[in-house]
Order: sequence, then structure tokens, then C-alpha cells
Amino acid sequence: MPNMSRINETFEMELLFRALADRTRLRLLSLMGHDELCVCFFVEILGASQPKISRHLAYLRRAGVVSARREGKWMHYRVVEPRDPHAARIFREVRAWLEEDTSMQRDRERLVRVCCAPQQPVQLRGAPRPVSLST
Amino acid sequence: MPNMSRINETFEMELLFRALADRTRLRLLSLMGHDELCVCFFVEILGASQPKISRHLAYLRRAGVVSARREGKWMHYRVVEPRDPHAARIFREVRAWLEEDTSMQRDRERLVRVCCAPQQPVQLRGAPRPVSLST
DNA sequence: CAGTTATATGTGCCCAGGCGAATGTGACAA
DNA sequence: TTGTCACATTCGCCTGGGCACATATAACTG
Repeated sequence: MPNMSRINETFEMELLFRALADRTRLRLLSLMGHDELCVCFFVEILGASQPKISRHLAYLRRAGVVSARREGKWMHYRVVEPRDPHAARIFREVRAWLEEDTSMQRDRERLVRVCCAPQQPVQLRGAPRPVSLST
Repeated sequence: MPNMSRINETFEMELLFRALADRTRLRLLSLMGHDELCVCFFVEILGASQPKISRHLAYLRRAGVVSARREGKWMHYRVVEPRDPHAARIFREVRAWLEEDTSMQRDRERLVRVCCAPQQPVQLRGAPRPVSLST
């Protein structure tokens, strides 16, 4: 996200809430948790098409809520806390809410199951596992 | 807002964030503050058309963040805190953010100026002033 | 180099929802 | 009853953004 320090505050609010106003994007944020995650996992866990996942990740990136890092063929996404203190508090509260939501919990359980399974599904062979689950 | 206690939690999140994802609606919430306000004041302060204001108020009402009360010809709107504790915390944080936003402050200053003026603008003659400003 | 893999982006379709303009409705007044 | 006032709703138009499907691109592999 390019410099938005001098964009209207109100606009930043709108931008944040628009980013949060979609179920798929909330699920993505919930899966990222406090750890970066590779795109192929989102696709696997949400059971959605890869273009759909990519587009929502791009949306989150434009909104400044997420950052991306390339590692070879793989792209890793992670949550970025807003610099504005109010936005940051709201954001933390949202993440806490997501952690309590049962449907979000199911997503995360499936992520753990997939990552810790003795052998990955075909689509995930060789994919870099999230750090917090790579025991 | 009718009973939504048994609607999916995630859906409630989406609903809340959609309601907050519009500048006009944020301005309306900011103007209400902790006090109910009559529609004609919104129209006067925001300088927008009356149908536009009404439509956004209806949207906020459908989203359950605002309630309406009729008093003769006048409709009063007030903010309603969400019952969900997470939603409520987010909502309080949003309102704190709005209080600090300079463009929102300008709106509120204009509201005070209009309400305390020796004589109201033509459109507001006889309109019930907000309680907190009716000295 | 070509081929494969992982991801991003373009295209077309469709719907929510923004807007202004016009019209409907409920409450009061004469 | 008719009028007026305060507000709500409808209509038509247009854009943002959701989706599926197809295609482009970047990085590795032989």
C-alpha cells in the first residue's frame, strides 16, 4: 500500500470497513491469524476458486490490511496492523471476534488438519507450510 | 430491527461493516452522537437532499445500528449499541474515532451553531432541537 | 529453450446499492 | 376535507464489486 498518510481520515475509515464487509475476506483474515500463509492453503481450505481467492487478497492489499511476500513460486500473505491507533484497535477487536466465531474456528481447524496430515492433498505437495504449524 | 439473534454470526459482522462502509452514514452516526436527532437537522447539516438522508437512515435501521421514534410530524433517530459484545466494542471504538476526525468535528460544530442560533434557518422553524443542545 | 506450477489479471455477466427526481404517506391544521 | 409539512419510498440510471471462465505472468525444472 503506497503512502496514504495524507489521505482524508474519513476515507481511511470507509476503506477499512469496505475491506471487512465481505465474508470471504473475513475468512481469509481469520485464516491468516498472526502468521503468514501461502495462497494455495486459502484455496484448499475455503474450497473456492484460485482466481476468487487472489482477487480478494488483492482487494485486502489495496485496502492496506494485508501485505504479500514472494518466495519462489509461492506468495505469502500476512495481516498488517493499521498505523492509525483507532483503526488498529478496531482491527484487533475484529480479529478477536473472528477467533470466537464458530464458522471461522472450523476453517482454522481444517487448516491445522491439512497442515499436520502425514501427507498433503495433491494440490499442496511441496507448498511451504505456515510457520506456526510446521512442527 | 427484528429478531436477528439466530442469524449467523459472520453475517452480522458483514452487516455491521457494510453499514459503516459509507461516508454519508458515518457522518450521520457522528451527528447523532449520544443523543437522538431529528431528520431535518441531518438534511440541514450535511447539505444533502432529504431523500438521500432518509435512504441512508433506513439503511442504518435495517442494519440494526439505529432506531427511530416518531413525534408528531418529526422522526428522531438514535444510535443503538449492538448486543454482541465484540460488535459493541467495535462500535464504541468507531464512535471514538468519529469524534476525533476533523471533518466530523466540523459537522458537529455546524450542528451546535445551527441549534444555538437566535433564529433557525427557514427549514428548521419549529423543529424539535436535540436534547443535549436545547438550553 | 520449452513446459509446468503458482498466482495474477482480463472479460463478461449480474446484482447491491449510490444518486436525483418524482411521488407516496402520516400527522397536524384550518 | 383539503392543504401543508416532515419524511419515506419508488423509479430510472449508473458504478462498484461479486462471480466464473479464460488467459497472462513469474519462477522453477529439465
